[in-house]
Amino acid sequence: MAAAVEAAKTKTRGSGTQKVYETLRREILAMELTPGSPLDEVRLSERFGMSRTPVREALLRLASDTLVTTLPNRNTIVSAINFAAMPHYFEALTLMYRISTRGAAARAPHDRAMMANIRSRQDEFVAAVEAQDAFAMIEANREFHVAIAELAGNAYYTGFFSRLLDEGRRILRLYYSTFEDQLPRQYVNEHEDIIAAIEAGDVDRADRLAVAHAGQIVRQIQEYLAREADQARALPLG
Amino acid sequence: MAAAVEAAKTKTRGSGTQKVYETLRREILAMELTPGSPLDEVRLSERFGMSRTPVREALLRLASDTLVTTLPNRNTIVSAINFAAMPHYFEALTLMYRISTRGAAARAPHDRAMMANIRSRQDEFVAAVEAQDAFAMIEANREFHVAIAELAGNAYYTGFFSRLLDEGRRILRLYYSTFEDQLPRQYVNEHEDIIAAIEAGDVDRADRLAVAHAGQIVRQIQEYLAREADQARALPLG
DNA sequence: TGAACACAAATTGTCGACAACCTGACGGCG
DNA sequence: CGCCGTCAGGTTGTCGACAATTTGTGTTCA
Repeated sequence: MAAAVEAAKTKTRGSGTQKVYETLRREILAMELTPGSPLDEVRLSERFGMSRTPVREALLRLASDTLVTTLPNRNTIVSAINFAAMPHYFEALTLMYRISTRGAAARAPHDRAMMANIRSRQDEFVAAVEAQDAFAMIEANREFHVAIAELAGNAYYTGFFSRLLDEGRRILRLYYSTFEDQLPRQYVNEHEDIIAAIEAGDVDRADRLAVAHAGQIVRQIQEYLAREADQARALPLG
Repeated sequence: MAAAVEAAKTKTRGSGTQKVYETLRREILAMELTPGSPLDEVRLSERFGMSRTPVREALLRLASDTLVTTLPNRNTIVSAINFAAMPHYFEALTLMYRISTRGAAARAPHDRAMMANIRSRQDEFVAAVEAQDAFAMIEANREFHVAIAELAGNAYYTGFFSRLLDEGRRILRLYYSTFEDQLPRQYVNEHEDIIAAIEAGDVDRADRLAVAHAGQIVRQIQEYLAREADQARALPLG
């Protein structure tokens, strides 16, 4: 493992923390850093070619995102995925799908400008699906739904929804890594339907589509988890 | 203003950041530090009798709570209260009142233990009301509703709700500081009704009470804001 | 008089070093 | 053989100092 210095020459003043934060965040969400992995401050500072201070600040920000867990006076580790809380997660996610989609449909007639943003996010999503790039697809999916929430216009909802979608990215990463075929084309169509409902300002239809979309995702992931559990039970021990 | 060293002799290792964080957080929420006040790292470090490092970490945590805003390469200030976003705030708050109260009513029959927690929070709320202690009352109100959310059992909702209630504490502080009489006895009764509905496991009634309770608070604060605006308009200029 | 430039003061971002604390291994004792 | 205390290694929490950047002031010139 080549622990080389990754830092570029461009070291503008406030960007040390930012760089570490964004890099680690991406690696955690992409599951390159598996849950439980220790994050050593001095090793990270060596890797990024900077002092421990900006590394520490980045870890603090990640901790407030609940992406890492700091054991006091010990090391900090990548947070575990809480499978027990999964039903609660899906419940909250479904609610925010509904809230944001409803809100967007209600505001769409008064704010056509942001529709373009949603459209381009959807285009990115389609491109990622066709490229079979799981990470890009998950990211584009997040941006798509955040764009809808932003059209809805309630910053409190948008912030909460963003956090939820980020937390879910690790689960989705597990899920999508199992089959690399063209399955999620279904989601593309559902996204298109949602866009149409929002554009038409049809709140009720947008709501129904959001429920269906969330239910679809939840069901697929739960089936995936059930398969995993079956495999674990069938594991020959010794 | 005696900027004396407040730190006690007890300096257990990890408690420097914690102390600064909790103290500043309390002072911000109590509006002792008014929005826009500059928070100078070296002045804070002198006040708390410690280095700039733990102060910095406390400010970072406060920033992730959106209680302070850091201007890059400049100082950090106490975040402004976003009056423009107030309707959105009330909308989110109402939703979380409903979600948590419904969830608590649904789970109450299966988990009687946590009802005692809610009860004692309500007792603290009553005590604060009778003592006419606005700060204690606001804090007890927050704990009361968080306890309900904890009974509901969805940690994602509880976290979001807690953040909302904290953000609202500053507005409530403004609101309650205008009349120091026995007004909020009404809220005591509404809390009692909510407890009864939860205890009875009556989800629909709990929901209706939550809507009414939220509507009550929202209306009172909006009336207060309207009065403020009138005063501002009636201000003789020069 | 007013505007642009340069400089000084103050504040933050970063660094390297030290001290406190936890973990695990080793050895002594029952 | 097992348990407990001691000690060494390593990691974090804190410190003081330096460098980069911004802000405000003063000076000069048109």
